[in-house]
Amino acid sequence: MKFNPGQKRGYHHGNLAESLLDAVDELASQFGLEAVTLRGCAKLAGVAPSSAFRHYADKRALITAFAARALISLSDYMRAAAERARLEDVDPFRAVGLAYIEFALDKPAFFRAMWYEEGIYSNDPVYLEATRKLSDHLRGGFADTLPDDDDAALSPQELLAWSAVHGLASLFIDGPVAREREKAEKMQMAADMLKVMQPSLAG
Amino acid sequence: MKFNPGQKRGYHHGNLAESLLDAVDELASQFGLEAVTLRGCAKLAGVAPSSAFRHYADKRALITAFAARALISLSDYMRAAAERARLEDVDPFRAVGLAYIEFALDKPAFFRAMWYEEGIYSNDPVYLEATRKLSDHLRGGFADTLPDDDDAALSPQELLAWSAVHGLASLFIDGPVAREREKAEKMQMAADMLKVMQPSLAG
DNA sequence: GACTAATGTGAACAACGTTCACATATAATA
DNA sequence: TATTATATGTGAACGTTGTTCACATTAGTC
Repeated sequence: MKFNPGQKRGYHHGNLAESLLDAVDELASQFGLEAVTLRGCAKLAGVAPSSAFRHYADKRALITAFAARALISLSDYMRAAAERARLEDVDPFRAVGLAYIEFALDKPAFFRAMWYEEGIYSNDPVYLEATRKLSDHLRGGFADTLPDDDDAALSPQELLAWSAVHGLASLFIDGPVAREREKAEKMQMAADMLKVMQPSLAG
Repeated sequence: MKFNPGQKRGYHHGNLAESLLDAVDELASQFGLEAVTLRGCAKLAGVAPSSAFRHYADKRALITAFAARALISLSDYMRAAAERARLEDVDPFRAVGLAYIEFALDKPAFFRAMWYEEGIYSNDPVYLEATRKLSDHLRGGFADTLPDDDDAALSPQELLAWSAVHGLASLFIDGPVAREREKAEKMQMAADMLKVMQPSLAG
């Protein structure tokens, strides 16, 4: 019941914007992103459909906010993996790459929402900021403070790393690769791919 | 006017199944995949909305057929690129990889439909066969006759190659990478990435 | 030319996103 | 506190969508 946190039973909900995001989370996780409906979210939050428009311009804006939230969630997941790797003194790049892929396998609806170009406002500043944060985490620094010349061109090596990891995640959840395999096998395939990629990242 | 090829003005259309696919093509190219509507396709084909259901079980089946068509189109495009490369005696892998990415840039709606897991019947035999064909073309053989043990596991090198190319294509059209860049610049980035990947594919 | 199967139609239905005049609660001001 | 302004939630409506179904029209077959 995180859809009405304060148990506000009165006329006003108190935290509807957040609760609607929680509802998107719930419906997308259970039934897929395509099954997310404004009316369904409103019902989950215990509110009339029209209420949603007080907080989001339209459905697309709601999905955009959800996508931004998902991006930040992935960033956090990757940062945690990187820290763990540094403590255990293992390759942090490998850890971050595997985290990226594991996130997609565990929360496919989140991953799809992040890159749902046709269904979100991909120029929304909050969404854009979230993609920048994610991109920074991928560039090997894993720090929150990086040069602010935003579109700092990615090196070919960085581009290869991101593309390979992103591509494998996509092929796993939306493509024909390893369809019937267990998650553990997929993660093994990912690890093998990362190992093979190593020579290309050295230069 | 390829939506009513034989100019059949009578009660029966004559080639509605194909014409509906042409209509999806047209609408998706012009307005995006999300804007494709059964009613819109029917109107383009000059037919009542309900007529579509004589040829496709539902909208999802229509989109699935379109996705299969797009897959075959990409396969053909890649095969042509490979043949051209062999004639000119340049690296065929590079040519195929670039073709994959160029196709995505030129026909993003087609590319999205191919991997639109939530919006198609990804177990449809026709669709599956099209993915198998595409996968074969990527495995370096570029031949139509390969061992038929379908799910022949991809080697880590093959997986890396497909993932990198697929990932970059996805990041270009649905991600925050090189958003404002011209197509030529993107293709240059792709070429650089492929070159950097070379050492990993040698083994 | 009669019968059957295939194909197209029109009217209906429920669900969806969205709007808008209105109701109610909270905050600010006096 | 009483009044007012603002923020937030409601209910009924609208147009559009996917889908169904009884019916109309055509094509193919003996």
